[in-house]
Amino acid sequence: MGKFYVTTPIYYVTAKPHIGHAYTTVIADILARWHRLKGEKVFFLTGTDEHGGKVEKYAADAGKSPKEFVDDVANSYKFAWDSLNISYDKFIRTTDKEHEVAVQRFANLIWDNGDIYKSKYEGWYCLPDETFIPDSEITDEKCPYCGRPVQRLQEDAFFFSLSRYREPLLRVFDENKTFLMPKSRYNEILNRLNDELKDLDITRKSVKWGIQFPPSPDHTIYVWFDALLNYISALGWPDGENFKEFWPADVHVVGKEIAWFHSVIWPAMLLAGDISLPKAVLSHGWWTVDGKKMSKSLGNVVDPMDIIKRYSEDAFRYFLIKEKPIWEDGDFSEKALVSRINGELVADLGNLVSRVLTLASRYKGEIAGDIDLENADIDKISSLFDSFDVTGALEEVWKFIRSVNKYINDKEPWKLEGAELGRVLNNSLEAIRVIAILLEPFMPASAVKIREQLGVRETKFSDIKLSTFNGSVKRGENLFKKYD
RNA sequence: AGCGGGGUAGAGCAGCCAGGAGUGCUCGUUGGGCUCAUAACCCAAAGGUCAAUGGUUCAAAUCCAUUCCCCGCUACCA
Repeated sequence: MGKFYVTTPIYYVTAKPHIGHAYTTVIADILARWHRLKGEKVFFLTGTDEHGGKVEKYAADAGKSPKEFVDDVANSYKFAWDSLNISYDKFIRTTDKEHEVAVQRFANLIWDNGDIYKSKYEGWYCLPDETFIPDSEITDEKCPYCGRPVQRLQEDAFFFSLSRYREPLLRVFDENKTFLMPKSRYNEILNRLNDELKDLDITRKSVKWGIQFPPSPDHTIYVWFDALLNYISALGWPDGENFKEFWPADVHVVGKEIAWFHSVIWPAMLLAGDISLPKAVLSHGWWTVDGKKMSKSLGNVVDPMDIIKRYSEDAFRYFLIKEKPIWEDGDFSEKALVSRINGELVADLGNLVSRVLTLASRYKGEIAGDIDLENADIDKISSLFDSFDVTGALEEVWKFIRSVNKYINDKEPWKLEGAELGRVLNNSLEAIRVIAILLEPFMPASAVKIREQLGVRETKFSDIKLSTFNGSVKRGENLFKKYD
């Protein structure tokens, strides 16, 4: 029996959950559920990234202590993931004691290995806010938070010798062509890797809300260095049972903007600590909203909770996966969401279940007979999942749903009776049973509803085969509601 | 500026790497079938100078060159 370890990034607590977080998490959830369906041992990790100067600042603005602030935000993520039916096995927070201990242990380890050295960090500093601001956020030498002028300052800092790992990383990219997906992103990162690699400052003297850097306790550890280690600290590195069983990760699901951290910095850290590398980094595209980039200033940030409330968690999950290939960018709009609900969830799937269950509930004879409906292409779906193409896999499931609708039209069961009707119903009901299993990773709540109406319980991989129906049909409410 | 992605029927895409009649998918439009079903499902049709120009070739959406337009990334936004 295989194992499967899948992660999302841990989300930075300065933002509430939005469509982007939901997207990454849903992709990881679908992969986790698929592998569980196959009978593998699965560990699915998500969580929150809670340290750093920005968090201090946000907490102060909210009139809270950093701890109160991060507790609140972590809860809002947990609530969102529960609402979206996310089947995570562990929710890690970087303020967890186990995590902090592991990070310090790791820092000590590579310090002892000689991969950390002392130097100077130079950056833009906002005096009133007492914080360094990343270059990328500075415009006109003004602080993005308070708008006051920033100045160039230096402080002592410790550096991770990232540059030392350029050659080994190039070898990783060369030996594993799917180390970073999609291919276009792989090429992009490889290109940058061919240039030069600067060492990375991994401590901040000016930030108090962080993990102490053991070799120099007046420094705290840079949030990214801290955050990336969650993938092993959550498993109890170095001695935990989970670490032995699940590491290396099968896939880190990330957004395209942090592909660099996961395919370069993180592997370099692992190499420095003499820890094996993850097998793959899956870097997905972004959502725009109504054709525009999502941003706080535009006020077009999509709140998953709002969408779930007004539609349903499954409609939202379905849309996120079906609307665009995961590698590409795509656009979210309620118009497109409603169109997919009405045109696909209601018309294809919901209606199929509805028409078959009506026919079946009127029929009193035996439901049995030869299978003359072509099975779903499980091999194709499996191989699509193996290459993490969840959109393609869902499309393949949908092809099967359409083929069943066609089968019913061709067979005209409403004109049949007796054994012949029993046979067509057997094919149709079996098909719906199989569809419920195949949809389990994508729309778990709907899969349960379908099984309830069919009166069956199977969810095993080996049950994805048309056979003889042995449930007891109980026609229920429509699966999906139509919207105007 | 550098790097990357894209421009294919009214809309959104696939096809391009390994050239072979514009092939395909979803939605929309039009016509038909069916009446079990959430006015749903099934079938058919109309609709494209494959961004532009030049080149290679018996043959180019596909390969090469140049140009135009859109978008993204560039190191703490999924």
